[in-house]
Amino acid sequence: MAVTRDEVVRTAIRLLDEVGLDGLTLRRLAGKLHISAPTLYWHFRDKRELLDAMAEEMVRRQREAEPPIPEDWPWDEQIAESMRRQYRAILAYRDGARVMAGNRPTDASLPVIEHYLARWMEIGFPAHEALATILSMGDLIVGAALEYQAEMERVRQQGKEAQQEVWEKMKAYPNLHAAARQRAARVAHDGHYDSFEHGLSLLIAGLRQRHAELMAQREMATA
Amino acid sequence: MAVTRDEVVRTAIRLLDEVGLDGLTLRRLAGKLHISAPTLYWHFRDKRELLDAMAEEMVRRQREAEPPIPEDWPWDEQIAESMRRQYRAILAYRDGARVMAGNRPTDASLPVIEHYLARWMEIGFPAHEALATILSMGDLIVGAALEYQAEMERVRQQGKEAQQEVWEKMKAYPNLHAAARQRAARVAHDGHYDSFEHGLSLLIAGLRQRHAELMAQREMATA
DNA sequence: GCGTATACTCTAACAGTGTTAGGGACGGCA
DNA sequence: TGCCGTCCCTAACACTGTTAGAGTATACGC
Repeated sequence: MAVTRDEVVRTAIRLLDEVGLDGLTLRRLAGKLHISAPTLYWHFRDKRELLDAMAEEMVRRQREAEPPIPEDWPWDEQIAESMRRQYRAILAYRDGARVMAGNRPTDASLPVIEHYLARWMEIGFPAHEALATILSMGDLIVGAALEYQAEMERVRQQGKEAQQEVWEKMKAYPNLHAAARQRAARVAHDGHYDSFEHGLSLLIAGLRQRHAELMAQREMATA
Repeated sequence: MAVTRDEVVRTAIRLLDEVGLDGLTLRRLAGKLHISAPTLYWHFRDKRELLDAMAEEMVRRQREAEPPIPEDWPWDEQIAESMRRQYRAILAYRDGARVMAGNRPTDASLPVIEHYLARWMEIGFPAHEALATILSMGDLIVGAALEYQAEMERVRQQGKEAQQEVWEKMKAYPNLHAAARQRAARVAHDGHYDSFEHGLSLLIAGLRQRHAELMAQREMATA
């Protein structure tokens, strides 16, 4: 009969999908649990702490949902796949990006970072550079997800008439208009083409090149 | 004697630096203007609209503060500099990233995008690819700024004792610990080294390589 | 000068938010 | 039996953004 902490987190996540982050109020959540709002303060010190727990649970689910990335893949494909998974994990929940972004760095992510650091150093990246890369990738993921979901919420609220208006404004800028049209055509064709995949490929390309540089340097040193 | 819309925006920005986004309440802002809170609704339909106006004013200031980027620079350096400027523009204000991120795409940014699109297409990028790149760069900038400022706010609130705690936890992960130490040393040395510059260099490197690819393709086609 | 509209401001109030104070009911355990 | 930890409650506080509706002062046409 007693509500457990995990139960709170799970229904909070379910509620998030229904009403969005702005609609996720303690009273509503409590109502769904047949509990009064202040009771939540027995389980969590803060609303922040609840959101942190939600974020942690989200990434935990994603990690256990997918099989581990094969160790024998080329390193760059391993990285790309890992990034894609993080990105998808965020997009899997409504307003997921805003929940994650406000989050303080969770302890659960430390072992994962450690693992990738080891992997990258083994390949030849210096430690601080590997860390900086990991952080940058996180930034791109969060930024892209945030922008994507912000647009989703915008559409959800004001329907499509506002969208039409934006298109109208674009007509004053021929290049932008053309680019947007090409983009829209791709979306219609590939389904869910979005700019994240493009940014990802650029980042990985840059990383590959940096790696080649480092290897050349090492060769010079040993020669 | 009457308060003008611009005046509201300017004092709102000043107030933002003092109290942060969460402290930026309509009553406080009104108080600073010697005005009652509901009066603000004569100038703005929403708080959102006020925040949008603030964001627009921030980028406007940044643009007029710095001289235009020399047209004769290599294209990649032009891009890098332009990104750095956007990044700095956001960091220039407390919680700037959160203000910008919540923002709907401002009309003022369209001509700028148009300009860069033209420039990139001239260099040889297809329109949709140039657009995707611009969007990705925006994502990286927003993500990095968000993370950076979130940490700043964390430090501002809980002082340094929590920071110490994080370091303590890291000791369980040798690679992470080493990487963080190297990073801290760099910060102490270069002043304000942060991961954005690293991500930027990776992105630009990727872009340069993609450009070379495109040029080679074009050469093949004409031959 | 008179009347009227426009620009700007006010007070009072509403519905909703996160959060605290303080206290109850129930179980297991000494 | 008495006590303590767990889980829950009602009442209330100090805020928040926002609306209703009324007021004043300046500018303008007649």
